Amino acid sequence: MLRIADIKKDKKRIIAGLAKKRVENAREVIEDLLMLDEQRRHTQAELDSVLNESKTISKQIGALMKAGDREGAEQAKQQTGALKARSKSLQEQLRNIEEKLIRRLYNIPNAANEKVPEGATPEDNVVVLEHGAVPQLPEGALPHWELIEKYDIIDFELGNKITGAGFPVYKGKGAKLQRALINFFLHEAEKAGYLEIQPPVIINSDSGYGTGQLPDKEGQMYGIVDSDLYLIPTAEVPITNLYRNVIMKDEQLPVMNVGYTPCFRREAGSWGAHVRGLNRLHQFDKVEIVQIRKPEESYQALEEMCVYVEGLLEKLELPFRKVLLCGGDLGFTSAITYDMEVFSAAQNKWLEVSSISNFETYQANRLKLRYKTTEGKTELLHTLNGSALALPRIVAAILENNQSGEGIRVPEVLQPYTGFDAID
RNA sequence: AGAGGGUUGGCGGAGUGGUCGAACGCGGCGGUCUUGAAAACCGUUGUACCGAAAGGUACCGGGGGUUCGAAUCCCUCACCCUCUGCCA
Repeated sequence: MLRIADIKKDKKRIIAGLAKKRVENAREVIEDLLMLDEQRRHTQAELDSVLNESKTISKQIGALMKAGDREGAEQAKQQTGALKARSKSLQEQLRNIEEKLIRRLYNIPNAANEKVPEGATPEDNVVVLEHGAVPQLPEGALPHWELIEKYDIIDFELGNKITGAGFPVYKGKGAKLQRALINFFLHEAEKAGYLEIQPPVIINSDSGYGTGQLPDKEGQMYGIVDSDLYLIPTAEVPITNLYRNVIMKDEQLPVMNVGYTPCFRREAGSWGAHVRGLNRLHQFDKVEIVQIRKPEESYQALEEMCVYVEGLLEKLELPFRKVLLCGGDLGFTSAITYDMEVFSAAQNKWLEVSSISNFETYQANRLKLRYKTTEGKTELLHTLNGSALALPRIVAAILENNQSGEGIRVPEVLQPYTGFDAID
């Protein structure tokens, strides 16, 4: 979340960043917050002085008792009654104010970075890079949901029986293709210097608050009955939270982690007729890269992460484009996000397969993730993450783009991982 | 799952109601000494909030309570260890 100190120091920029993100009445929201903080400080100061007074008397009572002056001690006790009542009520007030303050802070999104373009909807996103030729498909080319039936590699009906819509069952070469992609992505990340992490796929609410899924996206996560736990919507949550409440040493930075996990999303409200096949699922696999950087390095790191993901797509021979999200399309916690989209030829559609974001200090502030500067000051770090990559849409694009009368060609880089060169 | 024992500063470890934010040791930092280093000695060494500063307040696993006063007593939750049981 945003820091009051930063808001005070940089009010104009933050209001502009929130407005860009389409926060209504950004100025009022911020002014309100500052007023509330002012109240907090007043109450705190008053409380402190009352506590100080009563502590002083307590110490005197201690001294009197020691000296054997019981009467004096009893007398001094009389004085504390009023102070006690006063401090109780101030404490109550302070708690109320702080609760209000934190609730508001939790519900204010990150401010958009200066580089983020204005705009309200995905139509306002800016395509910054296109790569690869759109493939020419043969006559009678099929969308992936028909291909998977034809070659019997993914079964949605079976998934319906076991769980419900959006939980596909992968079979035979379909399952192997999944496993191959996961291994390929992990292997590439390792070569690029990322440390592999296998985190829990169930998180507690502290973790959810740490990275910002809570309270904002409570309805998008699957909760575990009779507990304070949730299924992860992305590996970002458990991996970034590894560093919650940590003051990093210089030699531990930068952090570069990669993790494969299944991801679980309710996708409430985003289901529709246009969402077919693998385009949107409740459970899917994803390899995620996470970086933790010093503030001055984070934008360089963001670029490097983009280049890394572009490399993966190139190796998979998929035509893609890189999109800079406009303010209105940015995620709650993100300061800036690039989406990578692959072209899915039979659907004639761009599919988002990666989202690469810099959260600046927004998550770090919630996480209390800090480092010591060379001057010995404790400062917040920047967190970043990106999908590298999300599997289902990659599978969709591979199936659609590589189809021919004889079957589906497996991209060359994947063949060592699949052990076969075609699905037929 | 049952019984018992624990959780104190970067680490180890005292402290069982009154100047305790916390002895002592280790580690870290600064200095003296040294050609340099080690050793020895001296000093310093948690985090957050308020304050221009002086200083104040909070924090001894989390939350609540008793008390003029809680690291210390009570309740509750979490986690760890040991033994018993069960299990991939």
